[in-house]
Amino acid sequence: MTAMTPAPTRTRPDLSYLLDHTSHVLRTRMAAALAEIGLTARMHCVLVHALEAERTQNQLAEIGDMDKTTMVVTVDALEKAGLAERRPSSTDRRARIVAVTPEGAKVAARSQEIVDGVHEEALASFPPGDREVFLRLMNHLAQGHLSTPVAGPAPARRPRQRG
Amino acid sequence: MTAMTPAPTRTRPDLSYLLDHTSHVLRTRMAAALAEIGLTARMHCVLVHALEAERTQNQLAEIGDMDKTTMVVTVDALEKAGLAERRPSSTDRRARIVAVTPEGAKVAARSQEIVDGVHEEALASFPPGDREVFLRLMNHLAQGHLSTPVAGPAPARRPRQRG
DNA sequence: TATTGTTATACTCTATAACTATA
DNA sequence: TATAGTTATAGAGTATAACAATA
Repeated sequence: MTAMTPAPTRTRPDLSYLLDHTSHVLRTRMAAALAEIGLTARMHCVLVHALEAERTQNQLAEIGDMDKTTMVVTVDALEKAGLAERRPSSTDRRARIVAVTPEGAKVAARSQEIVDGVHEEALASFPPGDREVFLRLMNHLAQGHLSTPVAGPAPARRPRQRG
Repeated sequence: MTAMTPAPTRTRPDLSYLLDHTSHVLRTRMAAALAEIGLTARMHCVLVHALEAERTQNQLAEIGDMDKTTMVVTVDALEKAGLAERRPSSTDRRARIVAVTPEGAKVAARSQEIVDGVHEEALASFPPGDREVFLRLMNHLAQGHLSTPVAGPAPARRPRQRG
């Protein structure tokens, strides 16, 4: 499922395995923790950024690096849960502002605690100084050579079947 | 597509973003680099471990943490490319040994160079001492609290439609 | 003409279920 | 009965295409 080898026999350190494995495990922990209050990671992400400022679906999609169609279903879920509402933008009648409800704001505060807690727990085993060092080095990597993905080839798709 | 926030406004360090983003970017680079010699990461993984010892599909699936059905298509791809062959096991007539061809061995050597090179490149920007520190801390994380995924709920599926 | 949000749907990936042949 | 490998296919996730309203 994760695809890169656990590599007991590898000679070089296997960065792919280290990053894939840790990010995968953290993701499962995060999903499980957020599921307890009925959220997905995406819902949390949208909720938090919609709370910071008046933002359209488009803007939130860009921030969270999602497709606009993914944003539609995410906002649908937030609306159905009563955590956010679509409001027409006052400046652009095509656009919809994602407005967080009072209940949504409460849930966002709680979900942020959960997210921080899961991160906390993951880093807890580091001895005092190592934690800061680790985060500093991870940031260096994320902002350096591993900042921008290389684009895969566009998949090429048949035109839609009418129905 | 990656789902966790880039978070310029977040107060706590966002470990989810750091791990998701870096692993995602590294994966795209690895896929692009291996694609140049016609391999996927999975094909490389199977090739390398099949070369180390006589191994069945089942054993290789466990090592690479893949489903056995995923292994079938991976070995199909290796066979079609002339890099490996299925040979009956001498001890268990149900099992198939994945035997790497001479061409497959050459490709495996090359793909291992590619993998190491991509890792090398990613770590290259670290100043001398930091690289070892980083790998040590990543290993600590991967073997510690982020070693085992929590199981999501089983999806529950309809019986197969006969056809 | 271009863009926002929407619906419908195609595609990829992965894993379950069912099957065959062995054990 | 249980297991290795296979086939068929269900389902999740995601992105493209087409469309309606508006810019």
